[in-house]
Amino acid sequence: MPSRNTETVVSLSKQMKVACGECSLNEICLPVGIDKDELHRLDAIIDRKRPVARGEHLFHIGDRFQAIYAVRSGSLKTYATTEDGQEQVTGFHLPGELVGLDAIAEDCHPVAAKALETTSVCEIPFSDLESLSGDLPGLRHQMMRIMSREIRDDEQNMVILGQKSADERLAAFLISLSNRYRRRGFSPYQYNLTMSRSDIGNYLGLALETISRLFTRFQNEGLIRVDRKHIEILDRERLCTVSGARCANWQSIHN
Amino acid sequence: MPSRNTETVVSLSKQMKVACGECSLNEICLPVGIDKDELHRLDAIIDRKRPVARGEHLFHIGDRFQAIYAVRSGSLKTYATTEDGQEQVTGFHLPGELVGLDAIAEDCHPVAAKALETTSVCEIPFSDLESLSGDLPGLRHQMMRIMSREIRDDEQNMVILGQKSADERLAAFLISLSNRYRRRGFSPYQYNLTMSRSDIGNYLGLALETISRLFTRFQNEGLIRVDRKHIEILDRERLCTVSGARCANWQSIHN
DNA sequence: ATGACATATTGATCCAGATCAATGAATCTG
DNA sequence: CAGATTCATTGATCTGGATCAATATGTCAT
Repeated sequence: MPSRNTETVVSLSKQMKVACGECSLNEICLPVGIDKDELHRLDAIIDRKRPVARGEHLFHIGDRFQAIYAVRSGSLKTYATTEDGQEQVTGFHLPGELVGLDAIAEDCHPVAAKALETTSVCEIPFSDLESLSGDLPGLRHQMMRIMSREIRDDEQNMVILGQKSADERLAAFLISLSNRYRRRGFSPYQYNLTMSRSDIGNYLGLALETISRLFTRFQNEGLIRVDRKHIEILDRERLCTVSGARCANWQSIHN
Repeated sequence: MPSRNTETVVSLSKQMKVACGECSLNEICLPVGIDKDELHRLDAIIDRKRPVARGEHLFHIGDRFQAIYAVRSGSLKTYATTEDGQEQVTGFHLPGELVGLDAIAEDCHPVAAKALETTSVCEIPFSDLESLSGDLPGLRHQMMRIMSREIRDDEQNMVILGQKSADERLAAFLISLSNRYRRRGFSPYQYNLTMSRSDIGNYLGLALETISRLFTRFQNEGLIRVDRKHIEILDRERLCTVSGARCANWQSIHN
C-alpha cells in the first residue's frame, strides 16, 4: 500500500544503499586501490545502516567489537572517559573516515562514538573484512595505510597537546578541518562546525572559554569570521602561520 | 685464526641471530598467533641488524620507509620535530615492540627513532611482510592487532595530555613502565629508566624541572625510591591511585 | 686526575590559561 | 510563545606548572 511518501522514502533508501562503486567517497575511503571487479566483493560484506540521530551512540565504551564503521554522511565524535567520569574527545570523524580501528586489539571498544548530527554509516563486519583481505592485496594494503595514517595523526596530536599554545592549537584545528572538507569537495574557506565549543576545547586540551575567547580574537585580527557554528577563513596564510605548521600551500598533515 | 675472544664473539653473534622460534620475545612480538611451521617463513624475511649504539638513529624524520623494526634488546625513543626545531617525544620502545608503523601511509618516516642505550633490532622489510601476510592469516591478524593497540595507546596518551595533572601523568608513566617490564619477565617493582628527565618531561608535556620535583615529592611521600636512573616502586597501590587509573591489580591499558 | 660538558636538583618568580561568575542567545518543549 | 535548558560570550580572579637562575653531580675524553 504505497503512500504519498513512497518516493521520498525510496530515494532516501536508494541514497542509503549506494554501492561503494557509486559512492562519491570511494576515492578517500576503504575502496582506494581496489579494482572495479574486486570492489563488489567488498561491497557484498558492507551493511548500510539507517541513520543515527544527533546525540545517539554508534557504540559505547566497552561494547563488544564486531565491525568497523565508515562515515557516509554527517559526523561523529569519539571519546574516552576517565575513572572520575570526565570525558576526553579523541577525534571527530567526517565522511569517508573509519571509526573503531582502536577496538581490534582487545575485541572491545575503548572509546564511544556519538553522532554530532544525523549521520549514516556503513557497517563493515570485521571478521568478513579480515578474511576478504586475505584475497585482496589492495584491500589489505589500504587497511594498513588507513591504520598507519591514524597512528601518525595521533602522534601529530601529541605534538599539539604537548608543545603548542592555545592559539596554535585552535589555528591548527581550523586548518585541519579546512583541509579535510576540501578533500571531500567542500569549500576549504567556509564550513560549519558540527561540534560544540566544549567539544573543541576538550579535544584540544583547553577550556571552552578559551576557545570562545580565541574565536573572538581571531575574528578581531581578521583571520576568520565566526557566526555561531559557521566559520569563514579570511586569511588562510596567516592562520597557518599562527598554527606554527608547514601547511600554507595546501600541504598538510591532515590532507 | 681464532683468538681468545672467539667464543664471546660467536655467542654474541648467535644471540643476535636467534630465530623467532627461539626468541624469548616471541610471545609478545610479531609471531603471536602464528603456528610453528609458518613461523620459519616469517623468520626468513627478517634481517637481524648489528646493534645501534646509544644516541644513534635507527631512522630519521623523512627517511624513506622500507621496513618496520622490532626491538630485540635495549630501548628507543621516537620523536617528531616542530617547525621551530623543538622535539616532541612520541614514544619509548622496549623489547618486543614494533616501530615504524606510522610510516606505512606516506611511505616516509614522520618521526625519528634514536637508541637510548645499545639496542638491537630485527628489520622486517615491509613489502615482504605485506605479501607474506596474504598467505598467513595469523600474521595478518597480529599486524592488525598491533596497529590497533598502538592507536588505542595513542588515544590513551591524549587522555593523559588533555586531562591529567602533572603528578597523575608521572604516576601513570611509572606504572605503565612497570607493567611493560613485568610483561617481559622483569621485576615490576624496580627498573632503570633508560631515558633522561628531559625526555620524560617532553613525552608527558611537562618541564624537566617538574619531573625532578615530582620524583623528589613521590619519594618523600613513600611512593617510590629514586636513585639517579633507578626506580623502585614502594607503594604500587597508592601510585596507581595517584595516577587516577584503574590499574591496581595488574590490569592496565599498557599491560 | 683534570677540566669540559651533559644531566639533575632546588629555589624564586611569572604567566597562560583554568576556574568562577554573570549574562546573553539559541533551541527545545509542551 | 512562555518557560526551561543548553550553549556561547565576556569579565575577574587564581593557580599549576613554566621559566629563569644557581648549584650540584655525573660522565667523558685525554
